[in-house]
Amino acid sequence: MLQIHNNLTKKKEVFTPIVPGKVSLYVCGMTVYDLCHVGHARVMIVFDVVTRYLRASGYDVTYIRNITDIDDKIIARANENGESITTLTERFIAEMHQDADALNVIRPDQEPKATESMADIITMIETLIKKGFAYAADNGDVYYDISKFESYGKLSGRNIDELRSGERVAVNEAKEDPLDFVLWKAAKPEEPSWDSPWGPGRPGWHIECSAMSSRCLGEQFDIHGGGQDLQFPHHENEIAQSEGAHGCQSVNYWMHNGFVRIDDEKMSKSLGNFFTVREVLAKYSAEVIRYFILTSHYRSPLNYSDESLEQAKSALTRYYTSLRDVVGKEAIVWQDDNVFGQRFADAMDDDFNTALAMSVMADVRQALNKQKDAEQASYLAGLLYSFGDVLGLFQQEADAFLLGDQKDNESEKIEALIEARNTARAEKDWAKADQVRDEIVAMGIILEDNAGKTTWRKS
RNA sequence: GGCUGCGUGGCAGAGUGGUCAUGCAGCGGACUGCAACUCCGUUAACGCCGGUUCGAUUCCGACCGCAGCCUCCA
Repeated sequence: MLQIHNNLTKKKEVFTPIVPGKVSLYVCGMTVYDLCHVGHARVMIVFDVVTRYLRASGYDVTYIRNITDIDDKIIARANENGESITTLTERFIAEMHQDADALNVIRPDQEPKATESMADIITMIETLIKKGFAYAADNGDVYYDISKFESYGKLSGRNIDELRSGERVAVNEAKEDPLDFVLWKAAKPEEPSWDSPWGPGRPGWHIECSAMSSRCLGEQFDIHGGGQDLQFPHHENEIAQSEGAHGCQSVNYWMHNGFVRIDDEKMSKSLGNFFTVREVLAKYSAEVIRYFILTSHYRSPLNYSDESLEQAKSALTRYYTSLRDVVGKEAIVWQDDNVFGQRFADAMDDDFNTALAMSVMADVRQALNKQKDAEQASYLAGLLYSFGDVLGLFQQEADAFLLGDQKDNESEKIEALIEARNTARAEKDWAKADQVRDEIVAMGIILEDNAGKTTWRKS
């Protein structure tokens, strides 16, 4: 029985979908003005695994991840670069897809864009005004009046008084209350804009998610995800908008993933302490990054370091080493295995505890290494691949992981050297054999002599 | 300042009122010409101080430390 930590109630709850057998999932995606960093990779991978596991559990999942393609930063960056916002956003959408694909993240069912949702956004703002939750200011802005939404603060656990005490925003004259937030921003000269009943302008950040989630999934849906930093104000405001407009609970389960940190500090654009996915991919394979991210529970902070990535790489190498020698790939359904499969399910059912699930995989790997019977070994390997399908691991051929680029570049040379070494070994010329091996090691290759056969992998 | 969360062995990271996490690394051994791989064995931890309890890393309270949110941020 799947349990999810629901941030709305701050408790682990049994997951019950609105429609039996179906799950509607909305995740806040990227603002596309720059390359994705490791923090973005975490969101993509975490909810990729959530989706994979829900599907493996038999649910028909509709997964929506939006793209924010209009906002202040985008406008600023486009101006800096001297290009149109569309040129900028299209470029970074392509870059994002490239990273997501590299990380083996399954594409969401839909990726709605803010700029393609203007009609829905405007309709929703009109509804909010009509229902008294919002007001148009003299300057063409439209604001949400948070005093009208009684349960404002229920997600982030704040009340309006607390927010006032922590207030440090310069008061915007057009707002009736400094805590009110903008739904529609009147366009300044030269800014990209869309026509609206309040004049040309563009949507505030929060309204797009309310409009797109209800269009794609309905007024009420099962799970809403995103990074922890979106909890306030973004998701709080989303609730105020959606529930104000529709008059019903909008989301049943809120899930927020923890941050990626560097030296115990949040990795973020504003702090400038981030690594892009591109940078990390230059050093480590995508699967190593994915493995690293899944070693911790999704709600915990995750400290990024070379040491951790190296550990992930070593662990993954051991898996592929074990899988490499198994002949054939048996199609196993892990749900049918009532020992390891049950433990795996228990772990994943417990709020997607991937760290615990991976310890089950480690036990399977050890059982596989010990297994002398080929049929049993094949079964265990199949089980490992089956778990891997849920976590998005072991999706490549073992050789592709272990040999990497070397396979294409230098394999002939390596094979020749191995043969030379084995000739020397046959003649018991150990000095020569070791000398050849040193040469191979210098190429970044590690040799393994197994059962009369020498195999190699990159170090 | 307000609110939230966290503090586990060398590192990473789960979990539990009393007996095993797991991974990486280390140590001893088997295997190997030597290594590597693999296997066997093994070391070692629960921030600090009180309380509850027969017993607490696990529950409660104080303290210390760290992080996050309160402003754009995944």
